[in-house]
Amino acid sequence: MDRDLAEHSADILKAVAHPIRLQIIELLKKEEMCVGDIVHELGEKQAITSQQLNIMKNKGILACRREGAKVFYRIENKNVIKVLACVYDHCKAETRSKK
Amino acid sequence: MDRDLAEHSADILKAVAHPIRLQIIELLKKEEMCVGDIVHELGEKQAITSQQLNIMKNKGILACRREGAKVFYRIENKNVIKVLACVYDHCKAETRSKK
DNA sequence: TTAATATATTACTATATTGCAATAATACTA
DNA sequence: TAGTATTATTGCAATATAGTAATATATTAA
Repeated sequence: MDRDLAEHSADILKAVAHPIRLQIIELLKKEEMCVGDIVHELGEKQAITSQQLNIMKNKGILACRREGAKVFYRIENKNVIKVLACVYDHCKAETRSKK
Repeated sequence: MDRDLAEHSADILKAVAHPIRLQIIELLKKEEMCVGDIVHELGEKQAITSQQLNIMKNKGILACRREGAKVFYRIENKNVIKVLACVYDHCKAETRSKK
């Protein structure tokens, strides 16, 4: 594997490798949501949520549109959904085997 | 998604989200390898490589066995291969669309 | 036992990330 | 325009991660 691909892939992975960010992606899988609703769903503080959204927007994972005072975020990179499905499968399998 | 799954998944993702670690996994996809050969293939320093191997071993991604003076590492968690395949697909698609 | 090879660990510095509080900016509404 | 709701940004302290050099450990061979 070439170094550039490794760097770039690591970058994408880091961009989602955070509990709050994963939960945000999970929420947005169904439909776009505004920041306030995401904050409410997660029970996290507004500033933190906004920061995590921004991180993912910068990496091209999310995109957003403003509608009046609200900003709606959506998943821009549908591929991350597949990636995360693999991760969750893995984690669930691991949990089962530990019983 | 429950918080525990998010925490655990983020942990796994963080464990692979590093260029050297990705390259190690890529090497081990084909076959198990000893540390020296991995160091040689990657052109990284011995200490760094050993550290990265250890990180992934602790997270259950890799496993190893000693054979004399050498230690052979292998992928313990075959699922990460699928996860990374998704990531690479994504990165390649992205590269193409930027052309 | 000594030397050489292979791998792991430690201590340290530098850098990055996280979470927080406060505040700024934006866009509605009265 | 003033006030309010919504979202973004900034500055900071705490923590985590990365990279390095030096050293330790384990195994084999002489």
